[in-house]
Amino acid sequence: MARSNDESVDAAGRPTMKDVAARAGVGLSTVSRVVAGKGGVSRTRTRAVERAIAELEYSRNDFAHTLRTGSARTIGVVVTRISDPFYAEVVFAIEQRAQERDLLVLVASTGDDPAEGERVLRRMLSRRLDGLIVVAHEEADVSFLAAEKAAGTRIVFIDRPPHGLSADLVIVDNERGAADAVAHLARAGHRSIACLAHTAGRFTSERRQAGFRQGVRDAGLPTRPELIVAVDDDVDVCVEALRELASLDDPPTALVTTNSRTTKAVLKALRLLDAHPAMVGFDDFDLAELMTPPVTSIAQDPWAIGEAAADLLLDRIAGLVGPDRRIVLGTRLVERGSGEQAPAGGVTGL
Amino acid sequence: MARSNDESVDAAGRPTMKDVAARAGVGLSTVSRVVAGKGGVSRTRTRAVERAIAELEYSRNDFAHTLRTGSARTIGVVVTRISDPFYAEVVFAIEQRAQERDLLVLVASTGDDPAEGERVLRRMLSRRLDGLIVVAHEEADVSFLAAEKAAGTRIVFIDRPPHGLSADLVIVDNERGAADAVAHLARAGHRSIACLAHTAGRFTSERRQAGFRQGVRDAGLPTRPELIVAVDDDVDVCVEALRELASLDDPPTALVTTNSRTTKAVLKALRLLDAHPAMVGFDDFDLAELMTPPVTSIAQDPWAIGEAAADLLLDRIAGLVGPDRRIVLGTRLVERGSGEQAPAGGVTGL
DNA sequence: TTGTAAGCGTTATCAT
DNA sequence: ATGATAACGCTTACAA
Repeated sequence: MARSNDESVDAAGRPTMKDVAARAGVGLSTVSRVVAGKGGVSRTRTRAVERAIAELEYSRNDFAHTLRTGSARTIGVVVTRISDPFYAEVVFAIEQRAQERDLLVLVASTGDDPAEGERVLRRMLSRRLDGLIVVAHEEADVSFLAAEKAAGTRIVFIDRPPHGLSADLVIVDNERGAADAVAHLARAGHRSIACLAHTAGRFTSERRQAGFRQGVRDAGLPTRPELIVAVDDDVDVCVEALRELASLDDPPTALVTTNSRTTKAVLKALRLLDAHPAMVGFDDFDLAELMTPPVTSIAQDPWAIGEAAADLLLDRIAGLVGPDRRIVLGTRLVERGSGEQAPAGGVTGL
Repeated sequence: MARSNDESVDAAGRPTMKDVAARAGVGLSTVSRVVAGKGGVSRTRTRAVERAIAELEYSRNDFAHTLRTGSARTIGVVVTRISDPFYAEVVFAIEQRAQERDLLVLVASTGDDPAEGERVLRRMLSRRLDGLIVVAHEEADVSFLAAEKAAGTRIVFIDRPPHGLSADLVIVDNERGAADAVAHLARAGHRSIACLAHTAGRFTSERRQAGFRQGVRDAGLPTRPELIVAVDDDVDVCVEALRELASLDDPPTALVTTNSRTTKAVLKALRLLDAHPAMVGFDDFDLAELMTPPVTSIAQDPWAIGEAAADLLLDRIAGLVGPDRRIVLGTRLVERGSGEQAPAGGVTGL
């Protein structure tokens, strides 16, 4: 396998402003002015420079530009997993917004390890980005970002508030959404409703559980702690949890799940158990309408979240000052069938 | 809304190596050596520098570093839509691979407009990235990248070959995959099989159609052009197409779809028509197993694609020379039920 | 082992 | 309107 360390392949190197200046027979600063489009250059010379640029296929070296101006024209986005459809959509929204302003987006996934998260964040920071949009691990203390914030890096958090730092934040109304789910099921006649809560993100999970409890109270139903159970997105775990729920006195006839990964796992578990309780899932997902029955859900709008975060960040970059902001977006109940089923047997259908 | 252009907020500025050197009472290059971890610095001074770095919360300015060394330690990824689950997974794989080598990833979506695609690409190029992984529009002529390639930017294309440029490429065996789908349905007894082909990506669509035709021949079935119909991911269009297929003499009893977006649209259309033909979809998707019946598919592995592209790019960056490579990944038949149904009525079930 | 100084390609400040 | 020239923060000979 032929390898080479010799630079000859790009020995010619890319043309610089100096090359363009030489070719156009003008001074360096004239080229700079033309490239920056700042005007103040005669038509003749402008044309000469433009020709030289075209002939040499010159394009500005952004690093030198950034080093000089201090603005990287880049924002960073840190999420747990870019392949999660929810975050993929958030990133897409951010990226589109950024491109409108001629900014580029650096993305990084941290996985579930807070330590790795900090490493990723630091790596981004040394890039001197104009701003950062971050989904922080809740176990992670991000107080080390305070210095960066003070030094001028604008940071917006999404999905959950950071620990050890006060900053701009965009989240959804988790309590309200979960309470809506319960209310909806109660309206369909359910009196015994269980909550299957995810474990991956503590903040959202707890808020949604709180909303669930509030919803139960609002519906005038008894508070029954045994009806709230933590599951992760493992199908077997869900099967087990469902079995236990079914074995209760007055077993639930309806379920609320707290995020789409959990919803999907529960759906698979229900199929295994051949059970068909009513259910409402927090966080909508692709193909929910093709489930049997179609899944009713509390939709968050990832695009709107990304957009709000990007707008806030862009405003900050543009110079908006003022206290930290907390933007809370609403959720929307999408009725499709699974939440409108009347109470039947128990949760396992047995 | 208070805005300010005054720089005082970050007037203090970030500490530079000079600041660290001053604080540690050493020379500039000593700091540089410590930061680079190159050794050749006495333990005492190393410690002094490290202390100063900690106290000042210094972090290296990557732009200056890049300007000097020429390596951005960044690769760019250009896809049509980062929110497409397939590309999101590809990007995730690339990003993970990159992070292992301490590289960061710049992503950009081009949307469906080739002109925008070129603008995005140029924006990336001026960043002097170490390399680029690109899903190019097929309508787009990317010959302008040739100069960049010559200048040293390594470029790997994925999913489809570029027009107007020869370069490294990672694709899947589209023909074989589609042929496998047909073979599988033929084994289940189907003699009349239709192909619903996507229109969004010409290359993949045509290759998969070719594979479909080959599969039909291999199965000893008659070639019937009317059984191949182009649809996009609009449900109404799919409904119409299915109706037409149903009205044929000897209507199809099984379907092959050429990508997951089409598969999903067809699934929705079939639900509307209450039809249940056998089907195999090219490109697996989340929740395929929860469809009714579970959808059999020809799985491509987006992670493997991203990994292969990243590895190839990284090898090139590391100095691998040699002719352009074309990596063709296999596909895998995932049997779930929809492809194993025996022939029943026509495609609409009527 | 350590420091000095010369650039990397740009932009900005000055004279001209 | 134009062109020298000095930074920007870093790496890397080259000296010491």
